[in-house]
Amino acid sequence: MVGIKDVARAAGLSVATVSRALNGQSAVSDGARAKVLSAAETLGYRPNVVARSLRTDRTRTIGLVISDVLNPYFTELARSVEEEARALGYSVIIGNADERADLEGHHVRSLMERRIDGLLVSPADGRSPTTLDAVSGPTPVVFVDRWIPGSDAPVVRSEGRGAIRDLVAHLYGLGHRRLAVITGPAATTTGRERVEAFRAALSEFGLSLSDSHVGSGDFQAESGRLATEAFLDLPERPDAVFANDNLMALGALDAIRDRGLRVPDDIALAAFDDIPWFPHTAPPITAIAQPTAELGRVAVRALAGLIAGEPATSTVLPAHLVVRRSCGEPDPSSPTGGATRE
Amino acid sequence: MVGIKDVARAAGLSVATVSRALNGQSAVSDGARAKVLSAAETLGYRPNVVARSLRTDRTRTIGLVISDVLNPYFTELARSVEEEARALGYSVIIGNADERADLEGHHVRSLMERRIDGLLVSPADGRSPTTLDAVSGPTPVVFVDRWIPGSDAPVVRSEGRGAIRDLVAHLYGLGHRRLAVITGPAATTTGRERVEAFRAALSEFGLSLSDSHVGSGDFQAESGRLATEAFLDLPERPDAVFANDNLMALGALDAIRDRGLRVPDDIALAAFDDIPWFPHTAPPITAIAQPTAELGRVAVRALAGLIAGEPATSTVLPAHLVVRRSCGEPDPSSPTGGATRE
DNA sequence: CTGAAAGCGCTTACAG
DNA sequence: CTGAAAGCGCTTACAG
Repeated sequence: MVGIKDVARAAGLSVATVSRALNGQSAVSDGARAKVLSAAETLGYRPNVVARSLRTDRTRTIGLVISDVLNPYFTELARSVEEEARALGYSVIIGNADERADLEGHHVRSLMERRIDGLLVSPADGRSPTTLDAVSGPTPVVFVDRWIPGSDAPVVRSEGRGAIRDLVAHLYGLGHRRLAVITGPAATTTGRERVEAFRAALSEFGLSLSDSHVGSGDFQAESGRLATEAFLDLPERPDAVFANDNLMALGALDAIRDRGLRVPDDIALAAFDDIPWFPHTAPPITAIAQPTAELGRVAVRALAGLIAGEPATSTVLPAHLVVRRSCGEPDPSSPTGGATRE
Repeated sequence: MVGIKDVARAAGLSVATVSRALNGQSAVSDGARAKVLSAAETLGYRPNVVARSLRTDRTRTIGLVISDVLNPYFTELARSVEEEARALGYSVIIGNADERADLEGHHVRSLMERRIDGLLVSPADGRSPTTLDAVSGPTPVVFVDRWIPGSDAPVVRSEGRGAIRDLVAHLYGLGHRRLAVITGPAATTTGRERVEAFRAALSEFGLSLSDSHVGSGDFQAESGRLATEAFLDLPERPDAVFANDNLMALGALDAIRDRGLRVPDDIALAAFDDIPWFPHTAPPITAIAQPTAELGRVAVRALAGLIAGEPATSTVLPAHLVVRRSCGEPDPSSPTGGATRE
């Protein structure tokens, strides 16, 4: 591999001058700069960033630990994070926790050993000791989407309460009274909040949530399937189920189809998180959409600020209800009325 | 940050012994080892891998440059790559090219500067000079899914020819004669191969592919929508369209719905790449499935082998047709007959 | 088994 | 504006 010494030799200058010319910070004569640039070019010199990082104690890299890459929500988040980070001169390394606390710990630890400049994390488990250690350590940390209550890192997230209330009003207006929910893990903030907001909205409408109508999932598809099967086995099956993320809605769809049942005729379905496929499922799924890409951008900016020594800023962005046809909504039946089949 | 010197001081030993005890390679007395381990534990020592990498000239990291993170196919590939790499003691850094040659170049370059031990790449553009440079350089490279003909890195990919022939036979059997295709970029191997295989299969059945029935896409959703709109504007619209990836099928679905048309009644649709949502779209989509996770695992093993100095091995795994209902297949109509709506 | 020392490839005060 | 030198935190021959 060609190193800075080779460039210095070729340019007939010292490595110090080569370094300065290449980094463009300090003053270098035009002649020297030209010689360095051309030598670097012809030799195909690529700086060794590991050496640079060791020396400067900065890696210009941020870590992003997400709970599940297979979840389109996180995938979109990751994309916008990388985009914004790149614009700000940072690289991002993604760790996929796969909703497992141990894997989350593995990735956070590994990123810390890499001496990332800052960490963006959406904790798979609010009690992960490694993540807690990271938060209390010297490396700046910002929570995205999910966070750990009590820790003092800023959090950038979306507030679903209003949209969940809108959803309950919507279901109520459609005549549904026996509502059920498939939750995420109680160890996550989003897991807890979405049920709580649902329960609160229900009581506003004089409805209550019986224990048998609360299926506990883990934000992954299989758990949505299992919870839905349990609902369908109930003597009085629910009118409508609210899956607290898109993957569990997929699992619910699997379970309902396997029973030969139909949405919304036999059971209504709504989901938290909107994804590009929801307009095309049978039927199109009513969902709560988060401003996902914006969340990613804001989180990166907050982290970059922290790295630069600015004060921490938390942000809460609103989510909103997107009404489609999976809750028994009237058929638009317009001449160009979409992919409806009845 | 606590460094190896701090541990050495606390343990009353030299940094050399601490290093040896921690890495468990060379012989260290049990007493010394115990002292080191406990000192490291109480101090919360985490090795600085950037220093280690600079010294050992190995990062135990591989790069993975994929063409589009928003594509569930690549997302699944990335997941299996990370899993297998982790099992082998490697970390992986993902770069998302977003189907752009310039971004692909950016990520490949950035990964090289990070001195990754090896690179897995699915080129967004077969002519990217940076990627070509990487292949001819000293860092081991393995192509996954897409590759660059003529370069001598091993390739791990799936062979769709047989499945595409099966698909054409299937469409033919269903009575479709005017077949159309939405291709990926001609600059990618998969982009070219899938049309070519389709065209070859067509001629086997005495059919031909008119130019107006070839929509050129870029593997992203919007291009699928545009190509489909053009098909629908044709005086004689095609009976069936074969979208060469799942995202372009999504775009096709958007276009068809916006016209108030229905699949498969008005036009049949099939896709390359199968994803978990396809069983649930309206109607469920007939698709060609790749052994995606297996591809990822095999690619990582090939790369790890290369890094270890073993000879290069290429692998081709078969894809297969998954028949559902989007091509006008007869309704199963069984009592448990799925989410059918008619 | 253990330690002193060199060195990985850079950047950056410090002199000049 | 330029260069010689120190040093970032590790690992690893080399002696002992």
